[in-house]
Amino acid sequence: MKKYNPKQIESKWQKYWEAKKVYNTKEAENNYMLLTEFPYPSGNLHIGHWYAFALPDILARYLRMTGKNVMYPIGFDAFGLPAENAAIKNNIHPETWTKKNITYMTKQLKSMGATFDWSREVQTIDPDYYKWTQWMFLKFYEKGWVYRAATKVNWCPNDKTVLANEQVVDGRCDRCDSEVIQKELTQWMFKITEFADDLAGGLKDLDWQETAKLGQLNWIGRSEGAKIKFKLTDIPGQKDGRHFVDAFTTRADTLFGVTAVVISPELAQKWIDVGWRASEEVKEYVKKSLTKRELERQETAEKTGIDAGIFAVNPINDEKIPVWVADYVLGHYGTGAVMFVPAHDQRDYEFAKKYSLLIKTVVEPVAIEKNLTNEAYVGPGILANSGKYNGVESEDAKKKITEELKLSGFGDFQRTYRLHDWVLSRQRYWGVPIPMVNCLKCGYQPAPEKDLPIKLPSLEDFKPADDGRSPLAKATKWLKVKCPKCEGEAERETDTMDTFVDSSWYFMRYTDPKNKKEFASKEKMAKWLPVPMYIGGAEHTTMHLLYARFFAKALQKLGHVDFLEPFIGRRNRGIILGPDHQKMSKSRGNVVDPDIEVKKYGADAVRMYLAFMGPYEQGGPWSPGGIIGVYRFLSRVWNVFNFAKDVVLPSAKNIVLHKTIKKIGEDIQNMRFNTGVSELMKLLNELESYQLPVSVQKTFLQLLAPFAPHMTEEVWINVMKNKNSIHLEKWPKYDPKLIIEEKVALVVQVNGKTRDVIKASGSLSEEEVRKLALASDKIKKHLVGKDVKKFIYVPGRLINLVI
RNA sequence: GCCGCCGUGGUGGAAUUUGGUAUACACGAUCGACUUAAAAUCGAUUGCCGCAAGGCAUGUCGGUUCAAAUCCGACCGGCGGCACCA
Repeated sequence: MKKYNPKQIESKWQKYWEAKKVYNTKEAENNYMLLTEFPYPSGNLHIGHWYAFALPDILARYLRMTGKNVMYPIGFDAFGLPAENAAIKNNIHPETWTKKNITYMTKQLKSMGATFDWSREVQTIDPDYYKWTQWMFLKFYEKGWVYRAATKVNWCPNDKTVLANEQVVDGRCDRCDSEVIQKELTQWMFKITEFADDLAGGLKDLDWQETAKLGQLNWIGRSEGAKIKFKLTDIPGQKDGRHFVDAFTTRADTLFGVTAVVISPELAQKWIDVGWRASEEVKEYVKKSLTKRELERQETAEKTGIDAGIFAVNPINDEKIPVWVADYVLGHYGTGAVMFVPAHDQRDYEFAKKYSLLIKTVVEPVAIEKNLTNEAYVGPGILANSGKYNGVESEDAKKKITEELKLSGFGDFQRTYRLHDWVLSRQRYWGVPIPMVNCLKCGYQPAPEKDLPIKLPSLEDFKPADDGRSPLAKATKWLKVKCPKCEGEAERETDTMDTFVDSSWYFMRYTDPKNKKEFASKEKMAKWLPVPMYIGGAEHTTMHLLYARFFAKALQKLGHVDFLEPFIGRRNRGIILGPDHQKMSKSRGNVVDPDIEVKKYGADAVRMYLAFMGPYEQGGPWSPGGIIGVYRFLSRVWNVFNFAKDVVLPSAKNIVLHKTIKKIGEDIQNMRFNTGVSELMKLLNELESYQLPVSVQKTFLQLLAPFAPHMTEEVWINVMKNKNSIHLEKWPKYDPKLIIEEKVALVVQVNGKTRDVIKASGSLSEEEVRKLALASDKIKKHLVGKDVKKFIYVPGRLINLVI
């Protein structure tokens, strides 16, 4: 008998499955797309990739055995910044670098023995793919869901380039170390906020972890309040310009406590731009605040501001109040202006203390719990100093005051969102070109659909252009194009798309990856979508999942898809930490290389250990010694199943077997792979010393097959001499009758402490059980000289005697 | 600061869904078998105190309950997300 040697069997079966196309999917009756987030081709597979792909593969294999037609797709999210960095560093073209990585990682992925359907592989850098990314952009543009607006970007004055947040280290450029400044740039935006309500409302019925739903809700950040109009007085030099300012508040009930209006530097700048003749000090302050980086503005706890020198009128009581400009008011949230209520808002309170502004209490707490010194009272209460609203409860007052303002035209109910529109432009080379044309006469025009895909030109030099424009500005030949409207001279847009755009619809392409006429046919999508289960990282809870949901909703409104939600089920997996319980990183030297582990123990052991180490949704530390346990288990199985015996299993063991079949199935479905593995180990411990009938050996192998696909296949075909792959077998059925035991173990407690365990039939009456319990010597000992005051009987579980 | 999650042996973890035998399964450790020896393998022991009977243990303190790792409250510690959102 040969020793278990994974090296000798694993690649053999991988080739066999590929040759037989075992995992290539066609549409059938019980279609099930098990989706995982497609990888970025970084160049090397790490243990996290195994966790991300090899574990869901256990579920994929299980579902297939239970009769589902499972598609387990794979692809590459292949545009992005690292390719450009590698290109600049190693003088290699981003495309060459990326494609090389894809080839290598494909090889590595195949070493997992997963059931990927490579025939449906999708790559976002494929022009046949990004043609449709561009097409969707154009469709959204037609609908008015794409627009241009000025936003702030991180700008390196030395490299003359836009930096991503992760390229800014301590306020400095990570390449040249010069100080990063904030620069306004006009960028392409997706109007995702128009879908904010749908995105928030649609979460309700989804089978997602509550934390993920909550994460999205917080990110969308819907907030119900009121918009209140303040008339402005004394604006020198302005006749018909800005006479009003709107402020968003969730506390309309505190309107009588307003002692100022505070506007953001951004709003002040807008006023200056339309002719507000502010004092030099104010202009100076606005200028200074705006050049401060947003981060810096938030990090300094100290609020600063300046009296704008003008006045506003409180619409509820016509009080004249000052207007201030302050940097703690955000330009991009609400209306960029707030009504200043220092008595009932902590930030306003701190500001009032610093600049000696009036504090006016208008809400009294119902019960004073603590002494409020140096802080605002932000809770609900009863209104005071509020004219006719005195005595009204604050929640009620919000409504009544807003309604009064609505009548006079000075306010209305308003909803605001934290969610910003999605800035999709990137000033980068390695991305999907935005299909727009800039004509001097006609302005921006959409590229004609027949020109798609607008292919990314092959550049020699993909550093940003000298004027700071995107690298594509250097592709002079590519750049020149006729205006689709006036036929005059025009230029292509040089920005490329955020890679999150590419990944917002890739799962749809899996259903119809070769389609030349559409991004995917409606019929094929209907067969597979929406995705019943999507497994991925928690880091994608807000951005990727929200963007993909936005795409689905937008495409649905355009009539191209039939579902409102793309992902019915969603589970976030945990993170594999290094043996030192820290995040794996090269600098810590705690990185686990899966290739090395596979060489030592085989792919089956690596898969199974990852499954065994802890709950999938939790992740945890990789312990180098732990995998040996799984390897030993596989070796034991190998030895037990190398010769077949023709005997009968004792019925007690048969009951254990059937219970285990049930439990493992449930564990896999719930992604409790860790307890599933331990059940298999228990079962082996239970059966190992017995002579096993062939049927039991088969069942055991079938239960193990999703976890250890290679080894089970080897035994199945070469030892047990079966003709077809074990992975085409049906999942074993358990006999429900066998699982219900005649006699149950009944725990007998005295005062809640377990004193004995008696075997009894589950159908006994309370009186009969009582007799049994009191007859036990172990129990009698504890009852000497005491009365049983209470007798608790939980049928099938326990008896508790209270004395 | 706000929101969320978590805290169980020397270690990873099980039992939390449904309050009902806490520590399954595995690693490690100790002892033993086999071996010239080692590795591998196999067997035994392994929460703490105790010879035992028994007692004590799920971050800490309190509560609900016949019964709490599980539910509730406060605190301590760790992790993740957001970060002046009016």
